[in-house]
Order: sequence, then C-alpha cells, then structure tokens
Amino acid sequence: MSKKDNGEKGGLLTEKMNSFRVKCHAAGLKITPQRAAVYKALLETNQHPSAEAVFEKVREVFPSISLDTVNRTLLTLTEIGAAFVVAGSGDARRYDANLKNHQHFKCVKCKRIIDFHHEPFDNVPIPKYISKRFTVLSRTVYFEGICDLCRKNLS
Amino acid sequence: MSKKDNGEKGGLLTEKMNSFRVKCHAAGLKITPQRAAVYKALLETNQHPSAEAVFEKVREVFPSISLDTVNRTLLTLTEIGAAFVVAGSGDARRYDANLKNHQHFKCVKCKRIIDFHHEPFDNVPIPKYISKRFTVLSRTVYFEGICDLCRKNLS
DNA sequence: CTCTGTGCAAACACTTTGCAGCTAA
DNA sequence: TTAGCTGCAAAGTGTTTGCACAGAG
Repeated sequence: MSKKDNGEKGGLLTEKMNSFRVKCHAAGLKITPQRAAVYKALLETNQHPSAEAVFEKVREVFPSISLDTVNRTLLTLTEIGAAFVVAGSGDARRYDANLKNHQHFKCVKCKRIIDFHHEPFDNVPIPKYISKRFTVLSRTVYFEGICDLCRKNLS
Repeated sequence: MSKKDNGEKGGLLTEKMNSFRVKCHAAGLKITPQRAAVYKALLETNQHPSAEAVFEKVREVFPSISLDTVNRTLLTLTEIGAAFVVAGSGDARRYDANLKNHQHFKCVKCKRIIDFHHEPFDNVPIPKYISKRFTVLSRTVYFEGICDLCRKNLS
C-alpha cells in the first residue's frame, strides 16, 4: 500500500547502495535490478534471513524474481564482500559426545570441525541484558578459517 | 579434577558405555546393538561427524545398519543428553550485511538469529597454537537458547 | 553487439515420515 | 509377549547445475 519513504537517516541507504555499485563495478559485475533488490532487502532487515526469507521480501517489490536468482545473488554478494554467511550456518548437522568444556574451529573448505580448549573461553560471561531477555542454553567461542591440511593443499 | 587418562583407553570407554546404558534405561529405551554401535562410534572419534560420517563408521562393524537408523539414533541420543548437536549446525544458511562487529544469539525454537553487541566480545584473542596451525578468518561468541517471544508462547 | 545474468527445471544432498516386520526386555 | 526399534521407500526441505533467452554495459 503506502510506500515506505527512506526519510530515516537521510541518505544512509543511498550511500550503502552507492558503495555496493562501486563494489560490483570493481568486480566486473553488472548492476541488475534483481541484484540491487536483493542487496537492498538484506540491508533493510536487521534479521539474518535465509535465502527463502530474502526471496519473500524481494518478491514484494519484484514479483517475477526467482528463488534461484536470490540464491545465486547472495552467493555473489559474499564473494565480493558485500554480504556474509552467518558463521556455522548452512551445513549438515554435526554431532558431539564430548561433555567437557571445549571450543570449535571449523574449516570452511573441508568442513572439518576441530576441538580446542582454551581455559579463558570456558563460561563466557552472559551480559545481563541478554540473560534478562533470553534463556541461554549454550554459549561458546567459535572460530572459522582454513585448517592446516587444506592450507597445505592450497600451496 | 584429575584427568590423568587422556584418550579413549579401554576402561574409560567401558565406563562411558555403562553410563550410556544407565541413561537409556532411565529414559525407558532399549539397548539395541545399533544404538550401542552408534554411540560407540561417536565416542571413538574426536571429530564432530555428520550423520553420514557416523553411518560410514558404524557400517564397518555393522554392515546392515541403515542411514535412517543412524539419523534417528543420533536424535534420540541428543534427547537423553548422551550426545549434542554442534551449536549452529544443521539449519539453512543465513546471510548478513552487517559490517559492524557483533555477536549472535540464535533461538533453537524459531531459528531466529538476533544480533547483540558486547564490547568485550569483539576481537576475541586467538590462542597462539590456533593461529600457528590454522588461518582464522572469523571468530565470534555465539549464544543459543530460547528467545523472548518463544518463551512467552511456552508459558 | 556481446556476454553476463536470469528464470526454469531437473539434479542433488540432507532430513523426516509412514509402514511392516523384527527383537530386546 | 509386546512395545519399541529397524530397514526400506517415499516425501519434504534447501542448494546447485545446465540451458536458452533477455538485458546491462
């Protein structure tokens, strides 16, 4: 119905869209309406949407877009550093029988998860405004990167 | 707490298998060969296997087991507290355009991811033995639990 | 005009569900 | 014996790939 005016913060959105155009140009990518709409949808939410959720949002203003385009565009955005995949999301469920306190490092290439234990990371303090609002069931320090084996294979 | 015996030596494994039997009985579950084999496979690895990986391992000693049984057994194990799902794993990929430093809380019920920012969690120090062995690309503090909305709906 | 990007459909990977026969207690 | 468990198959999600045409540069 009523179109939301971006009177909020004046030109912040415009500014981000411009820097997006620059990033695309630098990477030799075309600025298609679909691409811009996907990026805009991602900027306008403070959620961390799945591809499906972005798709629903973009479709409100761009009814003919396909889910595949959204998926591919999001992937493209991560490749040029305009978007990020939330750490740990998007792979098969992993299991663990280790009851001891420990932390995880996950290799983004081979998906291997490696335990490590660093005493100061046990029992990370929960900020009060979190514990008031949510019931925290687990808390951990989580690293991602390239593991030793994959690093060797790359060279 | 004394932890002289590190690794899965014979006695420790037996002890863990026994406590597993106790947990099963307490929950009214039968000790089937498949169930025991899945749990044993999980204990014997220091990896954090996917259901598929557990399946491959169990199949070495129990060739007739099906992947479905492994999947269901792993789920059962988490329900009685004999195994854990690695935090963050197993759901659809989530995207993020937020460049500012922040942390994530994920609701295990509605899968919503909520940002929060707690200064001391920015730039968590990377232990030297990690940075020597791996190339760390991202590091974060990650909480899971029940969010305010879901908590309200439960009461 | 050229070549990337899009939309569609099919393939793929992972997980869940329904059912019939089997087995631990 | 019998409630619960397993194996199979099919259906349900989420993601990727191959291809022909459309449109940005």
